Amino acid sequence: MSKVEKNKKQKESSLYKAAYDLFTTKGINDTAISDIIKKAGVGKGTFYLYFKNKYDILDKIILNKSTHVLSEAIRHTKAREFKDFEEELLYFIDYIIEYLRKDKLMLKLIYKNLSWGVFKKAYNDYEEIHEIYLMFERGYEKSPLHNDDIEKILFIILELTGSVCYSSIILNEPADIDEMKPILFKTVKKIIN
Amino acid sequence: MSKVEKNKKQKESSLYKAAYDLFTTKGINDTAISDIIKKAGVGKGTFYLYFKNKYDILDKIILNKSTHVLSEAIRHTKAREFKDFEEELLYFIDYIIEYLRKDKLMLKLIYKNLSWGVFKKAYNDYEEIHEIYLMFERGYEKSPLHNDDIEKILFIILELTGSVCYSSIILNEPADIDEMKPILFKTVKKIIN
Amino acid sequence: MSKVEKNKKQKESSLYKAAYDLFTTKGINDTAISDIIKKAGVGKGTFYLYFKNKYDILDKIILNKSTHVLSEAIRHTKAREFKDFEEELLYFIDYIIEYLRKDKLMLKLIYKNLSWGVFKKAYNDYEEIHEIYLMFERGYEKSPLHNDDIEKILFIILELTGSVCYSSIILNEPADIDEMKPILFKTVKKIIN
Amino acid sequence: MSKVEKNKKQKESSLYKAAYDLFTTKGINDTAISDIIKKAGVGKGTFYLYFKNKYDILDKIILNKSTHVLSEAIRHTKAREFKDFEEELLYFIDYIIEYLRKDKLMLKLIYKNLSWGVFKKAYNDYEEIHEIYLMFERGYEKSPLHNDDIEKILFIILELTGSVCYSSIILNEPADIDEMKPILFKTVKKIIN
DNA sequence: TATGAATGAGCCTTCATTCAT
DNA sequence: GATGAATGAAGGCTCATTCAT
Repeated sequence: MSKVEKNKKQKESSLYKAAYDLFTTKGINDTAISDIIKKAGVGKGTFYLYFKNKYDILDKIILNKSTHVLSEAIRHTKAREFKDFEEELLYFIDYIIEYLRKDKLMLKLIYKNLSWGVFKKAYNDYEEIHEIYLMFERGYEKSPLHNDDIEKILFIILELTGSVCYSSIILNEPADIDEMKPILFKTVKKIIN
Repeated sequence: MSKVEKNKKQKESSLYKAAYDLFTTKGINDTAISDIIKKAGVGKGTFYLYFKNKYDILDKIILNKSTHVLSEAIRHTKAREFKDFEEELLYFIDYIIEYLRKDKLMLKLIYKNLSWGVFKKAYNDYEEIHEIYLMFERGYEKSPLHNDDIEKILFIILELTGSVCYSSIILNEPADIDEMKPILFKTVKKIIN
Repeated sequence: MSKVEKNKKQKESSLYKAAYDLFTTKGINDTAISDIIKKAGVGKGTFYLYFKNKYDILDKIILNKSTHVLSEAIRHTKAREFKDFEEELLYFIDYIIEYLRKDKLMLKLIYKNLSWGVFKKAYNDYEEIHEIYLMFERGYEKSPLHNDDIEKILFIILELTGSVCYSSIILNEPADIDEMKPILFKTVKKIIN
Repeated sequence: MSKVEKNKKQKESSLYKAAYDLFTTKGINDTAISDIIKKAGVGKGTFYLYFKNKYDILDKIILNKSTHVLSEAIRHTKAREFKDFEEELLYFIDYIIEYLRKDKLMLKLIYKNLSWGVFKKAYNDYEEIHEIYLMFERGYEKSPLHNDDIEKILFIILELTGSVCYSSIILNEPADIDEMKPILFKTVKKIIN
């Protein structure tokens, strides 16, 4: 990579970092582009060299971060052995929960802006995400379930996990995450059996 | 009600209506207070006589609308006879789904801004909502489940219903609502059994 | 006084009191008429029955308060015996200083809006103020000074007293009032001798 | 200075000039920022590039103008020879009076907003103002007076000068400045002797 | 007389975007 | 490529004043 290339990458990533920090701490509406460039230490025009507008950089951040959680979760899951699919899935979910609990600000940012569409995009752009599908397919391999239905169940479980995390970790509603976890796990077990 | 009193109610409700229409069609961020008052046909100062700012009226609209869906759903459910709790609950959920499918704009508005906190508030302010709890309590009356856990299951089912509706009705992801319904129903059945 | 008359006086004086409290605590610019009527507990239209606008009530308050300080000072001075004019004048000034020190908020309000014009008006409208002139005339009765010059010296001494009070009591500049008093007294003595 | 730099200075100073003209002719309360930028021929945003708000530019104008009067007065005083301190001080005061008489609008603006605090700031930021102190120190060098007391006397004389100018030049009260001058001079002479 | 709901002019302030350097 | 000064549209909000009751 040439010196110029390196410099460009550096500017871009300092913009990402600054935007992420501001979005999570001040909120999206209250973050102006001028805040971002000030924090990133670059000129105002520079922002527009890399991003179309605030929502452009926001979308990219959300995609990055969401993908990262999921790929970390599947990577750790794959590195272990489990006695069955249920155990494996619960480990996977628990990994996500613990990750989000440790990074509440990120949870707040991605959940309210996350959609299955984003997930689909991640699936196409990042190979690691395929593994999540594969895990489900293996889990259901002896079942007569159609592949499309497997996707729907995956969807339901991820939505449920996300909802519960957001509500319990951020709002403490209807109870904190430690109280919700057993219910969530029991629910997931029922869903896949 | 005096003439003045009637006039006030009229202004307030024309503001509500105008704001709701604009929020659902143009979006929250792109709706200015001046848009609202223009549509409502009142002076700018009048807006601030009734609401603190845009988010004040938004919150009130969301609370109203959400409460309305739920209370309509429970009202219709109570008007019927069912052979068991499962049948009753599925009817209740189906009512919500069909309601939201018919009013996509409202779904879009309330879902992304709805939280269990709003629901709790509705529970305290509107008596109809109590009936939802009562339905669940009756459904679980023979079960050894703790009341707190019943609340959590109710929460999970409502979140799931909301998530599935939003994603399938608005985004058609991962499939349209007609395809998702059977999966959702099967899931709910599993959860309560 | 009829009941109606009494009620009117009461409303007017509650407006005065409310306005004074707000002007002194929040400042003139930051006090709105709606603040005043809220505090006074009267309707908005009522304000306009008694005053033309904010500056109308302000002017009247300043005139009242300034006159009150001066007439109290002269009343107390007249109630005592002094060995000469110098002693009398210093007592008079000291009375004003101590009064203003005890009511900093009032000092702040009247000083920045006081002028010799206000004083002149007070002279015409309130008889007590005449006494201040008389004190000076007596003090200078053996001197060949023209009456007009006496007025100018009175003006100079009052301005000086006001300036020193404002600066030292409110701003602590260039020193606090206890440090400034001896200098002020020495100066006044020099001026009249 | 680069072209950009020069352009910036130009914008800033056109804002200063426009604001000063409006403050002095229309008054502070009746001058809106939009008036200022219209007169200055710059965009609204430009104002906020240079000043925080109306009072920011006002404070800076007052400081500039007050400093200017005083530094002009001391500069002219230093350029002459006097037989003693009294003559020197009266010349200095007279210079200020004549300056203010020629620029009534400025007098109106600065006097009601001037305070010893502003003067202190000017003393720290502008070297010329030190000379005023030095003149007083030289004047009192044979006297046993403490330095702090010298400052207080300087304060008193300046306040008195300001008060008299404002009242007589602007309000013609209690007499016009030509009538007040002899009294003021006599008073100052008494104060320093 | 007293009220207070309604108004809308007009203020301040922000901010995305441009473009000359 | 990088900059940041300049912009002005747009928005939020306040408040003196009116007038029907």
